[in-house]
Amino acid sequence: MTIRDIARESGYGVTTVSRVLNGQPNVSREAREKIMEVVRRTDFHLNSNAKRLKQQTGTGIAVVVKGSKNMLFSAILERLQSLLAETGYVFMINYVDEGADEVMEAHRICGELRPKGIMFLGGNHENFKRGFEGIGVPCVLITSSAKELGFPNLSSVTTDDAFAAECAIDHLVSLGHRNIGVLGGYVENSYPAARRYAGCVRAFERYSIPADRSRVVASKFSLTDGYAAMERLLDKYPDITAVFAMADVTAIGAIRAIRDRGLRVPEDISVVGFDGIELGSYLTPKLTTVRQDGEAIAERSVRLLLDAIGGEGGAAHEVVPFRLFDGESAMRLEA
Amino acid sequence: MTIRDIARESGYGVTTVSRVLNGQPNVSREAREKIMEVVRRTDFHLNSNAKRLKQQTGTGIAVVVKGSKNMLFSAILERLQSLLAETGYVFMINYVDEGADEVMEAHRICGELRPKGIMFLGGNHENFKRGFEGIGVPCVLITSSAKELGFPNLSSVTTDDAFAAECAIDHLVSLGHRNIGVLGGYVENSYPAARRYAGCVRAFERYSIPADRSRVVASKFSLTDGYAAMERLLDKYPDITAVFAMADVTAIGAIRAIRDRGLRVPEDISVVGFDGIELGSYLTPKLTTVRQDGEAIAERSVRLLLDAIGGEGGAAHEVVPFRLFDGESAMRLEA
DNA sequence: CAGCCCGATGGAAACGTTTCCACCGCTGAC
DNA sequence: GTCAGCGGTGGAAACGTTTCCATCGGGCTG
Repeated sequence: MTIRDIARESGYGVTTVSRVLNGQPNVSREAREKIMEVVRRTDFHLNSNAKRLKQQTGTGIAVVVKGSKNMLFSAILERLQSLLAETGYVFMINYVDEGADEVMEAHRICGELRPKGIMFLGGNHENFKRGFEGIGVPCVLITSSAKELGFPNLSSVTTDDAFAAECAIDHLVSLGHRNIGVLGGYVENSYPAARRYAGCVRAFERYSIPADRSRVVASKFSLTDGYAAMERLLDKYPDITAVFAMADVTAIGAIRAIRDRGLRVPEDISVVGFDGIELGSYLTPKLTTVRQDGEAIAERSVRLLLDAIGGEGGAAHEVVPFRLFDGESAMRLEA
Repeated sequence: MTIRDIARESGYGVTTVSRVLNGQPNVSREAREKIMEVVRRTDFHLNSNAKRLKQQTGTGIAVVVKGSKNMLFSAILERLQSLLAETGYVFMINYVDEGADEVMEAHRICGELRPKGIMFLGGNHENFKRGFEGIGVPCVLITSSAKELGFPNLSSVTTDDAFAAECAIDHLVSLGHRNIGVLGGYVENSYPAARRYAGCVRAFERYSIPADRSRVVASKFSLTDGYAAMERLLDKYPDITAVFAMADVTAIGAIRAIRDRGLRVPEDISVVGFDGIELGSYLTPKLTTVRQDGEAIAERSVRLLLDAIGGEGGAAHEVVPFRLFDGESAMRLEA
């Protein structure tokens, strides 16, 4: 079944059929109806491969995801998919391993799939810095700032990670804590981790708390790594009274570790997370956390990418709002 | 840049270039090297649209996901993606709303994207029953049994839901519980929910516990719905001492609801979940649950689909093993 | 030495669209 | 009465592959 069969069947030419199928003008009502009748009767679909070949386009958006253990990402991905589905794009997800180079992966994807655009969700900022040149399609960085990474003509969407982390520390300090551990990401690799770390340092300086680098334990954003990192922190600093974890999953892992040592949350150690996943408020105690707006992140990413694909406007960097969710996992330090 | 340019540049014909690029035999070492050199130098990639047009295939596998709140699905999806990536398939995820008809959606996807195969992860069994005819590509049902739904020539992968649920009830009864509530899925719609319900009934009968249908509260598999369902259950049956939730996320929602009423888990009410998500053992108390093997589910699904695409063997239904994980959320009933 | 097979190679058709261009009749303006 | 403009239409080229078939030496076998 091809467009030519439809043409023959309906008594029109292929051009007219093509026009009808693509909703283009300059077709008589009569032709339109006759052709549509045949199309419906035969359950005909345009061959998208032929269409794309001729139009020289892919029809998809590829998303390269690194760090999928982070539950916030699941929420963002789902929202991305539904937004893109509305616009008719095919949505292709590629998870890459922690060790892999997502930029090289993106190159490969471009060559093979010819997407119209690429989104990077998460990812290693060293890899980013090594460069995007050669990726022939528009890109949007999600959770990394393209501008600060040195790509002024790439779009990106982030939370104000530094400020948000600062607020988390503020919160703990305002509750009387001074011995605060930090479960971070890998500062050298992760843009959000680096920014959040910077925010912590700024806050600590503001309160004249010695910003002891060794109280910052690097960990991937996952349950198991949060657990392991918390154990290390407790080994080194048994005197800490509070912990800021740079991801909720890390916080959840940490809470388990704290309890497995026979300590209580928040009575012995207060915990503040980051992300604001739905799960947090189902836990006991409810997780105190900095809530990012996953919906907004997804929506703006899509808009920026579509703008870039459409050639509208230059690169833009958007910062979505956050807010501190005051749960029960952080409490006032008993004198 | 086309294959013809490469041919001219390297001094060979397009056929030979095509052969080299596709790793086919009957090419001299010399030709292969010369051509590859040009390809690398020019960073040439085959145009996948042209390739697919000619070969009359899509190159992707579409996954239609319904019920994404279920964290087990995230794990399965990720595993699916990495398995398929190894085989060179493009992986396209489509989340559909709870209310949507995933079979119609699959039809649409087929027409537009021409995938080589489709996987259904989750989904409404009434929609399935209405039929798959017309989907021109191989399908695999994940978490629903094609055989039992009346599609003997479709492949599928499930856990033995009925037996697994029976084990969950067994466990509660062995701990002395008799007043057991069930937080289920929608039995009319969900294959796993129906099977798990059947398992519960079987177990109740075995112990001569009146299988009171009203002690089964239907809920979607999500945190919020688990919470709401538990509230209803507690309203109707304040005397229950144990709950079996047909999904871990439901169980987590339920635990929150129980605690919000001032009751304790497991001292006042024991909870058994279903799925065995990683998170479960990070909770306090550790979630007692029936653990499905997400990895195995993904692996077998891929194998079955690839077999079907390759035309090897008929339809098969695979049942993956499960096991009861004895956590801390269910305890012996105090006399 | 004839006949064959085989490895290496290339020319050209085909895949199913989109789109450029040309055509045709008709209306309205000059 | 000519001519531009326009709505409606169709023919055919082009998109970049794959693959069928043909060609051409050369090394066997008998």
